Amino acid sequence: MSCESRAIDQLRESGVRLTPQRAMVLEAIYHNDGHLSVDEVHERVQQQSPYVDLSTIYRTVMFLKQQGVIGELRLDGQPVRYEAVRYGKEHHHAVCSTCGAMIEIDSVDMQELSDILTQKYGFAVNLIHLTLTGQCAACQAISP
Amino acid sequence: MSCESRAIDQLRESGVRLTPQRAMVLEAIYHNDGHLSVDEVHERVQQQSPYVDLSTIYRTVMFLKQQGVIGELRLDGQPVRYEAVRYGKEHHHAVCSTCGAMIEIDSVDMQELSDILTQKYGFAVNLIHLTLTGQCAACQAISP
DNA sequence: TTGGCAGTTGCGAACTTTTGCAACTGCGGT
DNA sequence: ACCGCAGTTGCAAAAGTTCGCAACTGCCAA
Repeated sequence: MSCESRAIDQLRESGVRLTPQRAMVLEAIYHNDGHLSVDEVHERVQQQSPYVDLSTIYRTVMFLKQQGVIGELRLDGQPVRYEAVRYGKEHHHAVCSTCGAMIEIDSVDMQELSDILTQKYGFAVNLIHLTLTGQCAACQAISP
Repeated sequence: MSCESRAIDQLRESGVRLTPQRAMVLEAIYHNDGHLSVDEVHERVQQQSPYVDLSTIYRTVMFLKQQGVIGELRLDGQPVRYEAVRYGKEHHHAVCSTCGAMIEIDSVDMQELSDILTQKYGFAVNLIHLTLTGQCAACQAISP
């Protein structure tokens, strides 16, 4: 079984269509530890199937993001990147605006926030993936 | 005194250059209660000064966002919008993915999250503006 | 008050992302 | 196993965003 099979099951259960293009995009992102840009996903998919169009990749990553099986990373001055949302390893990102370091924030640390929003606003937040900016410990020490 | 004067003071204190273009973009966004797209900002600025280029608007909103005096709203299927970050009225947004309703979340509700990140990761989050998605109370009642 | 220059601007061109549309296809119902 | 069609795809063209560069200008220092 491949590492994206849980995501595929999740899509099937949602009753959405599972096309080869979607499976290939999912595979490209899940079989990669880092974060892939749209172009990089396109390259990888084309190695398997050369006629998949870039616009399909755009539509597909948007779709997979909305389905909650991939997360989007949007950092100033960098192309948008996508990464797998792996069951049991859900996390968010904190990026240092000084040195660019990226810290992974465990999902459980967001639980408090989620509770507050439910209690105070009745809002059920969808905390699939979030990117925060700020300053890491090292950079605070240098220039507080 | 105009309502963006505090933001202007903040920029001056940061030691960045305060050009007429920047002042006009700031004015357009601060003299508006809603959220303006880049094009709308451009239109308003051009009414004052017709030769300001769209690319300048793009560069300026990015700059003002990084300075923390305006916030960015990025909703799927809509153009990116910008709004004033008013002193004492800082807030974040929660958007319902079902009905599109937008709730303003008070900044103090994020304090807990900020504390956790500082304690656990030593990371000083910059909570200028955040957009969360999820489901509002009404839509949860209809389709839980 | 003025001079110098690092940072900003307008313009054009490149690049990225979205969209309209006709052809195609996954998948539920028969 | 096959059918029908809502949803998806590839393509091409449009729209949105960024970039390179020469000219310009806030703002600091003298």
